[in-house]
Amino acid sequence: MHEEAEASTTTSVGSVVIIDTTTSVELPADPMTGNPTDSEASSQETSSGVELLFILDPWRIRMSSHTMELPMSPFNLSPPMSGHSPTPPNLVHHSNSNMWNDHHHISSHPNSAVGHSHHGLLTTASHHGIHALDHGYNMYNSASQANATTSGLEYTAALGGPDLPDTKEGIEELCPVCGDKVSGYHYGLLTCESCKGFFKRTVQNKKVYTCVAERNCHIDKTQRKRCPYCRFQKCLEVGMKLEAVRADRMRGGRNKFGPMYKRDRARKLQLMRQRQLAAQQARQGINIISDVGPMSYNSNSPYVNQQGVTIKQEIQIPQVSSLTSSPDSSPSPLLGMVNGPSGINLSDPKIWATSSTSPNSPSSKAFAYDPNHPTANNASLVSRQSGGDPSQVS
DNA sequence: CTAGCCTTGATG
DNA sequence: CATCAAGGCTAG
Ligand SMILES: [Zn+2]
Ligand SMILES: [Zn+2]
Repeated sequence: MHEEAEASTTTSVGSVVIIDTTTSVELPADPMTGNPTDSEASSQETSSGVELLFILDPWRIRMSSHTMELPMSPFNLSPPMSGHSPTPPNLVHHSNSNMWNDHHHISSHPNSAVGHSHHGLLTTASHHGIHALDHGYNMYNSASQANATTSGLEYTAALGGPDLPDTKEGIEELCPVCGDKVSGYHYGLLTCESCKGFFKRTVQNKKVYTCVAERNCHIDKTQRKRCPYCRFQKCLEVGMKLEAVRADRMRGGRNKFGPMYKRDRARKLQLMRQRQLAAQQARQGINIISDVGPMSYNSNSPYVNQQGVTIKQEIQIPQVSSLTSSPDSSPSPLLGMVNGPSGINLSDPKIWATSSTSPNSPSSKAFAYDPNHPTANNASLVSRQSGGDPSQVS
């Protein structure tokens, strides 16, 4: 009865694994080698050279020292080359028509058995014992794409700090990844076209990148091309969702993020309006409260006027309840917010769990990403790019 | 490989 | 029928 329940199928492919090889991470100090242009880089935590690589190669996932393969990962299931295959995984090349409908057939894999068993939802995987030590991509079908953590969505909003000039309505037009102009919601959040394409290509083709520096490269509109690794990392950090990438490449339609986007937009708009209104009133001197309430407003950041005054009246309008409060009866409207650059929280693992509960969305296949909370602070966290193969994406 | 533009297609 | 995000295409 509700629109939310959809049924479609997607294939899954790829997996990113991040292993924390704290112990064995001693790079020769390559860290700075090629960082001519980037001057900053070092001098931060990381210190010892922790290596951070993303492993997108499903077939190679097993390389992780943890030895834990992702149960939900189709690739894992398929033992094409139990060891290492020199060829990059080109999966899903064939253009499958739209079989994603409601049938359980998900055959979009090259050789993997992914299609034959709907096995697993991410959730299931969690139960299986995936400790999220590694980040894995899983492809979901276009149907149920797990609940998003909204992390990305909030990211932009979170940017609004105490005195950031983001108060203008046009501020959020910047891509959280590279700062370019936003073209719309892409894979969970507002990003620019280029980052959208980059993310798509990376996930679909399971590209593996390597950072020659410290994995801290600043991603800028002009430098985003220099380090795809860091770019992708940032994509994930800001909240772009792998699950939004369809393994079956089905076009059009809408995934489960549709409603979310809408909500996010409404919320933002409303927030913006309120803020504007508040500012207006503040100017008029109608209602200004110098004291800031602790949590008077939503969990959102209390908007402070440029003068440093917080407006309370209009803000507390109950009208927002529709948006602020969970419309769908969910206890938590906003899941995790992404912290700023300082500490970035990746999506929550539990998100999958929720979605898995879906009664009707058996075969969900899309790219999934299992974050282990690899905070930037965690220097011990290391992710490796799959590939043991030298076939890097130069 | 990058990124702008185009096509698709479920949603409302 | 309008929307608009996801994929496709392809010049550069
Ligand atoms: Zn961007
Ligand atoms: Zn880098």
